[in-house]
Amino acid sequence: MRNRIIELIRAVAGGKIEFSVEPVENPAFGHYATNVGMRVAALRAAGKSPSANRTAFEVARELAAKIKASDKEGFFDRVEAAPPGFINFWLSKRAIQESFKKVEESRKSQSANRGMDGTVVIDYSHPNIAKPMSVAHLRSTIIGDALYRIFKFAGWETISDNHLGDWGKQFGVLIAAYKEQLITNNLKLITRKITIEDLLKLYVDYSARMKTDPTLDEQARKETKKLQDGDRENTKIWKEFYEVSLAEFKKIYEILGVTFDYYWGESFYKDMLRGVVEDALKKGVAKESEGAVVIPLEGFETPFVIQKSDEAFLYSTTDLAAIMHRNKKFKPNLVLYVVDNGQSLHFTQLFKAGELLGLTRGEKLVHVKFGLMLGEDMKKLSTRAGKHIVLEAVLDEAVKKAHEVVLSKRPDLSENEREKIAQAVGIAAVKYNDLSQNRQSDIAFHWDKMLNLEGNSAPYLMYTYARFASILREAREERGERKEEREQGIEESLKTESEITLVLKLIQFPDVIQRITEDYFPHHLTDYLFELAKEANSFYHREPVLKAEADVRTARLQLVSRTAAVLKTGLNLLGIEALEKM
RNA sequence: GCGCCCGUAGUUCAACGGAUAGAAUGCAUCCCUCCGAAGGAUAAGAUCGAGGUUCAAUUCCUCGCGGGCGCACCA
Repeated sequence: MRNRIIELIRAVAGGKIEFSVEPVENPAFGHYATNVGMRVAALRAAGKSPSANRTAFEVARELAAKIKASDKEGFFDRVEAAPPGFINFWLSKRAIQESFKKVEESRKSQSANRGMDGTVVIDYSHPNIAKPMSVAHLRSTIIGDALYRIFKFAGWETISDNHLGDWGKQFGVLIAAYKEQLITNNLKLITRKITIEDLLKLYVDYSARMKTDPTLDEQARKETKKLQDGDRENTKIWKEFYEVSLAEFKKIYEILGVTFDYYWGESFYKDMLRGVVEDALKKGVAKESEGAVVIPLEGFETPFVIQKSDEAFLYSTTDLAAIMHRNKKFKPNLVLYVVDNGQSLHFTQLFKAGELLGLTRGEKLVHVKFGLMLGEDMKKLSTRAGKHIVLEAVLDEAVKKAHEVVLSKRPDLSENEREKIAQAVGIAAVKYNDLSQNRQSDIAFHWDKMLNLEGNSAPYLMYTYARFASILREAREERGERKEEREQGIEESLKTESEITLVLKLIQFPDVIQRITEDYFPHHLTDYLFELAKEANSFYHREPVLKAEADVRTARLQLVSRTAAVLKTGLNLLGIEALEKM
């Protein structure tokens, strides 16, 4: 709908003006409003007229009249100027009906034209091998997954890549620690299969001692280098650690319902690293400095190091290789790195270095940064400091709490059903809690908030859906849903205030999706769905559906059906399952 | 010292330069003889400070104050 209005305004106001078109809350100002009058006036005044205020209103009146005159299809009931220079639009019933139909149709045509808008590679989750996934990894995983689903839904060719941290110095640390254990004869470790908890313990203990004992650090560096040089023993150890960790991660991804097209971790690029450095030197972009190879960058105090003085490589080298490789393989228009804000310097430098080296063909590289997950004390949850909240424990706790609630609310269901519901609700609550916040702010980890099942939460949306699904189910059972009923208009359900606000909210759905593909903020969708659910519940309490008179009943059933469909689609885009019963 | 992010009801969060700053959760009051009360309805409660740009500033700029996170050979 919004796009349609933008087109109409462009047609009468000229193509170059920047203006906004937004749905409005206050019914006194119509359904949609634009500030184009003020923008045009400001442009015309351009420095001279001090009384642009008055002109803006006149401009708006002039444009409003033109738009109304050009509206041959009867899209608007009213188009009116309002001071200081807004134009307000009242949609006609016909326009509302048409947009209402399009909410579903646009989805179908979008998937038919996959790739028309472009190709996007999304890099997210990237946990570090050998550490259990912590709540800190949750944000990248969930935000990335939501973006992946949303871009795909919007019609983009979409590729997800899990850039696992599986190749750096942490492996040097682990291998050194492991070998040390073998020497000191810790039989436990060699007689049974190593677990991810063992790895975490090895890593934490060794790192702690490394701080005070430089010889241990030296040892870790050596092992890193040996691994990168293809040392047989180290590669074998690496492989074992890698597999143990990956299996563990996949378990969590399964619980979360997250999938990846590729698991191209850092190790995937190991054979390209030397080439990257040589190429950078050859192009004169990189140079030697203090024994290391660096790319000096204008405006930065510190250069971008791509090879250490002991000739080992770093994640910067890997990231450059990844830019190159993704470019060749996918020819993307857009690459999103869903990584926490602490890395912002790294990515600014990385993108600059990539540009200097000519590794891209003009695709947009974006650091989709997000705030850190902090402890309740607002301090960083650092693995080394032992403040590691294991993600799996949080998920378990959430499911447990959801189970208590289901048990008290639905004693009529079987235990099997209740468990399934608790699983879905618990996971959904955790995801929603994260996705519903502006990703750029830091968020503090609060158990009670993480496990919130009321108010602005996933269960609220799921409940609303389940309730509407239940109406539809009963409608089918009572009289049988006839196809011709669905084809009828919804005019009969555009009579009361709560019906109209609900429909108007419904038709905003495509605009919300579009916006996220432009600014990469998934919380627009949670906001929208929450508002939609509120309108839906309000409607539910005010207007009977099944008990309404025949015509009204049919129309309202369509409204219910479409609302349920949008809620379900929206929840799915957030990676949340919409249950039919809960 | 430099860089990135943040500062909005008691608390946790919205507001793409627009009209009366929205929610959720505490708290208070009402609603299950009516399609599911994980719900609905009502009430109280907020923009860190000082300048500036603009017809219009929570939003943009400058300077303070406060919080978080980073600043070549960890990732």
